[in-house]
Amino acid sequence: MGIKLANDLQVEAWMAFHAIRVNVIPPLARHLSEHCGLSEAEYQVFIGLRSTPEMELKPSQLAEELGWELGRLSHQISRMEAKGLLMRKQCSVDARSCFIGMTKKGKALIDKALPMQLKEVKRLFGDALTNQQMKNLIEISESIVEHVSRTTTKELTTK
Amino acid sequence: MGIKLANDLQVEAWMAFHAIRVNVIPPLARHLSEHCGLSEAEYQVFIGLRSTPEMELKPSQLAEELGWELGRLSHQISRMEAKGLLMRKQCSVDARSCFIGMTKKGKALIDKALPMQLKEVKRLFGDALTNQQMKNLIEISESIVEHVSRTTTKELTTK
DNA sequence: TGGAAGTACTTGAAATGTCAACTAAATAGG
DNA sequence: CCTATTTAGTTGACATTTCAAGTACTTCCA
Repeated sequence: MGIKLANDLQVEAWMAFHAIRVNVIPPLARHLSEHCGLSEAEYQVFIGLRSTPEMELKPSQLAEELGWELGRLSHQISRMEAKGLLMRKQCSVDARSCFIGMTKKGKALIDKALPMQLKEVKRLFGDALTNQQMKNLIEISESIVEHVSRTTTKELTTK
Repeated sequence: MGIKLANDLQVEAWMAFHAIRVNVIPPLARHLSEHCGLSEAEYQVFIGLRSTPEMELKPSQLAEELGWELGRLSHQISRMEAKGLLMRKQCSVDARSCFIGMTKKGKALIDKALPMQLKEVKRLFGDALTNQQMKNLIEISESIVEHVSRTTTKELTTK
């Protein structure tokens, strides 16, 4: 009863990961909204769009990039479109789809917010770690992403 | 424009952390709800309560433990109370507060769900990592948690 | 001891997220 | 081709989360 979940390195590692989340994500989100007037969701959408050279993506691509469901993204896009941050452009190749692009206003906002947020990420997260630790974390992440995609692909193939 | 956020180890490490989140959290949440009938939030509340020997906490303690705001927790408790998973007990020392405890039903549910979820955590997350990587991650987490709490405390003291 | 200030939690309304239809377009197979 | 199925995205109803008051108790201190 209580206290220790398990005395197991795998579970301890998971709890360690969880502890980072709990300590870092909420203050970062607070910083973002207080200093940049952006919600976490809005910020992520912008970052997702920036990850491509044209700064435009189809909803399905963007959803994949963010790990979101399409429905959620669609609502989010509509809200951001209503605020004048994003726009939907028609796609000539596939009329069911569209491209999401930033408006001038949206671009200006993320261009201001990004460096501020990166500074805060460094202050809160990066400055805590040695170069070696950061390299370790990157390696860990690669292992996990690879493992998950392999596992998931196998499942889909197997069924 | 686009593609690379920065060529900076600190930012790369942050993106690595983010990539773990995006790859692991959604499938784990899906597993939880499909196999145990619990939402992520409900599960976290139970885990939080289990972290103490008495399996009871005041809302403020639980909120702190989970990194949640009190308002959110209060709503969540009410919903879980309505489902018969939790109960509020009055606190004789401080009448503004209360203790959150699990009902028999709630306890049974988390006792069943926890090992299932841990198995999935291992499958998806733990199995991806070597022992050394897990130790590294634990060390990284400790550094960050310590750094954040130091930073945050300083802010509060300074103002 | 009594009221001013602070604390612990709850509440209601608005914003956001989830889920299951639904629409419209693309593709596949006879 | 033409209809049946699949795919891409949107929508609306409902659930959850956030945020700003609101309530009730405690603590402080004159």
